Amino acid sequence: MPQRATLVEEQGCSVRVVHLDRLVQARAGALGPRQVERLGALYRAMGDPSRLRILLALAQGEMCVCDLAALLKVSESAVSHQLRRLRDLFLVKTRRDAQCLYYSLDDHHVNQLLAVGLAHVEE
Amino acid sequence: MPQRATLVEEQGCSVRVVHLDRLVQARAGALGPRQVERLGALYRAMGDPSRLRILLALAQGEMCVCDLAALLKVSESAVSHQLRRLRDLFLVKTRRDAQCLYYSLDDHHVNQLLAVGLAHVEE
DNA sequence: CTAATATATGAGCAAATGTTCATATACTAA
DNA sequence: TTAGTATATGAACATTTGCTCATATATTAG
Repeated sequence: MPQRATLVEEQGCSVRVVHLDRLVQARAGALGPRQVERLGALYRAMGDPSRLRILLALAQGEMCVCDLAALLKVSESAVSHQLRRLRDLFLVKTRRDAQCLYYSLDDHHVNQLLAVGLAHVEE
Repeated sequence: MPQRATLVEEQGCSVRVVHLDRLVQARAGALGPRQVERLGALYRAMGDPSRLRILLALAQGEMCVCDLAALLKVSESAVSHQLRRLRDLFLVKTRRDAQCLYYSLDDHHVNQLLAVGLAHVEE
């Protein structure tokens, strides 16, 4: 097992590599760029404090836009922007009743992500 | 059950609220600001494509800094910066063997977060 | 010890991001 | 239909963020 770096030619440039076998294996098991981008977008969406508080609130039950704005103490416009992003990524879904749009978590994955994240933070 | 918004006084400002009961309930069940910040930082850390690719690679086994740099095709400095953030948030841990620092996922929560996120993205 | 290797860190810059403001759309009551 | 309510959207500005470059620290070989 090599302990010192060797220089490997990569598309014209030479790159330092200590364990070529691990590098090859990691490349073989890597996700495609599109999947990485989607997965990253999912976590980024959950990373903003406002959006996260929205998700945590919806984990307790559906809410409409203006109630969420009151909860977060931000403008309804800001909440609407955030909800759009959450909706585009299938983190939340809507149900309409008259003028009100009721938002709720889209599926159980979102609950799971929140639960596991909380468990990690709380330990 | 009220369907139209009423104006509620909140610290001097009046705020539109449709369902006061849901608002009160959401406030009661909300996390503290510190926990929200920590949880958000966790997801933000996973949201960056470079850091996410690092985590996905480490999910297959430990790797050292320069191999990760070769895998991501970015500078070792950039990887080191990212690893520091991941380490501060207890997403990865290190093991030293001579000059090499081997990084791996810190605990099973990280694997779970990746697995659930992937499941959500792949459906 | 000294030289070399592996990783870490601080400052600064370019790009991404969230909010506000103004305006637009959707639905309802009368 | 018209007025009013609930939500959505686009542009712009201020902040955040990730990378690069230069330098610093840590470990080992000789």
